[in-house]
Amino acid sequence: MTTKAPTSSAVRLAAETWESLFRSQVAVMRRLQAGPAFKKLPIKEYDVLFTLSRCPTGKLRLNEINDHVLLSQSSLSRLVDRLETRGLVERSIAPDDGRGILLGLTAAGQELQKEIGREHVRDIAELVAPALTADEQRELLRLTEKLQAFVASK
Amino acid sequence: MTTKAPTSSAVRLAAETWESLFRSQVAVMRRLQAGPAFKKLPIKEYDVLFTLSRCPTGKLRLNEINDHVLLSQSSLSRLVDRLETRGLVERSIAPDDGRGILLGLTAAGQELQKEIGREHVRDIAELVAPALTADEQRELLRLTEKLQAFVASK
DNA sequence: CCAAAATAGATGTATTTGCATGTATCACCG
DNA sequence: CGGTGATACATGCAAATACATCTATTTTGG
Repeated sequence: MTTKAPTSSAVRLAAETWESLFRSQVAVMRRLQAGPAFKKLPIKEYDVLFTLSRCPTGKLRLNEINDHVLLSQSSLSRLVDRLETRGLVERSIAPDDGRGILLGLTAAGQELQKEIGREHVRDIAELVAPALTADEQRELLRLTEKLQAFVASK
Repeated sequence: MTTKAPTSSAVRLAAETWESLFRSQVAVMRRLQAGPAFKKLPIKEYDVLFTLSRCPTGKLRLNEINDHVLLSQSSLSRLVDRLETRGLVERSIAPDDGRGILLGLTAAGQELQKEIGREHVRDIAELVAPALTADEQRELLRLTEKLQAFVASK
């Protein structure tokens, strides 16, 4: 099979689209991380608590968490050290794989996640809801999910 | 005037939308920065060269650049130090404001930006173009631009 | 079953980042 | 004007991050 060469206009469109997605993320993230909630805990550390809180089993492998954040493996390992030192998460050995580490929230971790989460969600809503109609938000959600799914499958 | 209280479903939609936008950015960025082009220059440093290359006058104030990247003022100052040491950019004093610094690309900086840029754009196209139709990309572009414009105006 | 390769995570170490602060210039107001 | 506060950028220093490497476990191929 031959792979069709992309036209230069198609390449340009993709580049512009990514550029805009990236810049909008920068703009929103800048505002969000300036919120007072993240004086208590840096947003990257909160994100790990959040990810754990969303997980049905309550526990995740470090390498699974690593897929969700833009950090190197060693940086995540140390970030988790900090969370563990503060008593917000607990490491345990994965039952089915002796190399793996399962991470779970402690009661204090759940508490802090919810506390920060409430404020964070408010901030998000203040920033995103007035910018786009509900239909536009649903479409943006759909498109970013589709993009993410494609990238993950590649 | 009374500000309408957002419904909880509206808050939830905004939060989910942002979450998806953010994760898609993480997924794409992870791939892009793993590209071989960014062995030569970290992607954050490339981004500054790119921003300068797009600018009509060829020069930008540091604080303008700072609005486009997710870095503190001091981190950008040091990033520019590194670029300057490598001979890729030049600092000059802003003519209309003695406090300000104008940053411009050197010939070597332009060269390297183009070189990395060609490969980078190819990588973007490979990741984004097959994921979404042209119409979907245009819509994603429109929505992220709208979001960014709102956030910037706030 | 065993040896070799692969994978998960931790750790030493150099680099990058951010916070607090410093210096210089500018803008405003009496 | 003159002085007070604001703005733009740089810098000292502590913290976070990445790269290379290490250990331990699992997987694979003979």
